[in-house]
Amino acid sequence: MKNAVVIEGVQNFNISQILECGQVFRFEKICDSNYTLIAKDKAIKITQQPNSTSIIIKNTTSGELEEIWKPYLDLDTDYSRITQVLASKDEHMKKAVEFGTGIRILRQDPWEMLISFIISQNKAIPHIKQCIYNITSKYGDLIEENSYGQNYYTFPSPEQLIKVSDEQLRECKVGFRAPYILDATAQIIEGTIDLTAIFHMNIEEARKKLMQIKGVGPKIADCVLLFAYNKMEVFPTDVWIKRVIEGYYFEGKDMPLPEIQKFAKDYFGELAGYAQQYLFFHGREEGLFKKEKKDLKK
DNA sequence: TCGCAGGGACTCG
DNA sequence: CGAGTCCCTGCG
Repeated sequence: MKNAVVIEGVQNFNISQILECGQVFRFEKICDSNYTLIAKDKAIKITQQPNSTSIIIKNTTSGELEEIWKPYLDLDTDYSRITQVLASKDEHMKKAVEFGTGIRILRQDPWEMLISFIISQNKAIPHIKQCIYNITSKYGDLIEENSYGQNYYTFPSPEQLIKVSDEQLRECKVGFRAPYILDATAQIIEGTIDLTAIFHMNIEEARKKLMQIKGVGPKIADCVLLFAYNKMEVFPTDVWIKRVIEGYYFEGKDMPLPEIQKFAKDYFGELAGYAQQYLFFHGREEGLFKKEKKDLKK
């Protein structure tokens, strides 16, 4: 029987921040304290009242909570230490950590992350979500119908996607990324890339392996490594985070990407991935550095 | 209205 | 290397 389970006394957990900080695309906001999340071939509802340490998960079991959701939600990681260390770095980090103190980095599926972040390139988040929904609704399996909004579907497996053509992918509005998705799928099916094996690789090996897929560069590889493989020392560097780092630590000067990466590695060390999420979420929600950029163009 | 940027990466020269 | 290009959408 599917039912509701409750988790009590969880610190550093804010479901809104966790889902809205840009690491995950398959969720729906019902209201501030109530979200639908599709993951692990299931659709669950997560409820958390403001400032509450109690979390209610609907449409699951206590068995699934232990086996699936605790690892997925990263509930066994001590975020009080992480937030403390990062907040003590400087005033910028302190603000960013305080702003997103309930963020946790989810442990998502490598295959789904790979395709999702290939789609993400040069797109805004709502558009990314739409493309992913299009693909799941056409080529995934129905999990549950939903009379209020979009139905819930599984993310199609490599075996399901290998049957899909370039043209069919373009109908999902992925545009020029269609051949990238085809290449990723083909390499998984052919076995030239083994997504499970990447769990056991070091960062450099893993990044190299992922980047042998067309359309996967350093940024997308790092996103997959951080959000699926839990390589916490990577620092995915997109235009936003680049702007934030330049503004905070380089007086707004334009810095080459390797310099930013080196700075993050030296300054944040093995917590770089967490730092990236706090900085990204804070920067985006506050609309930081948008004005500065416009001013520069004059 | 239209030009531009959006969690980039590839392809030329 | 640096610049231009890629599909599509929303925003000023």
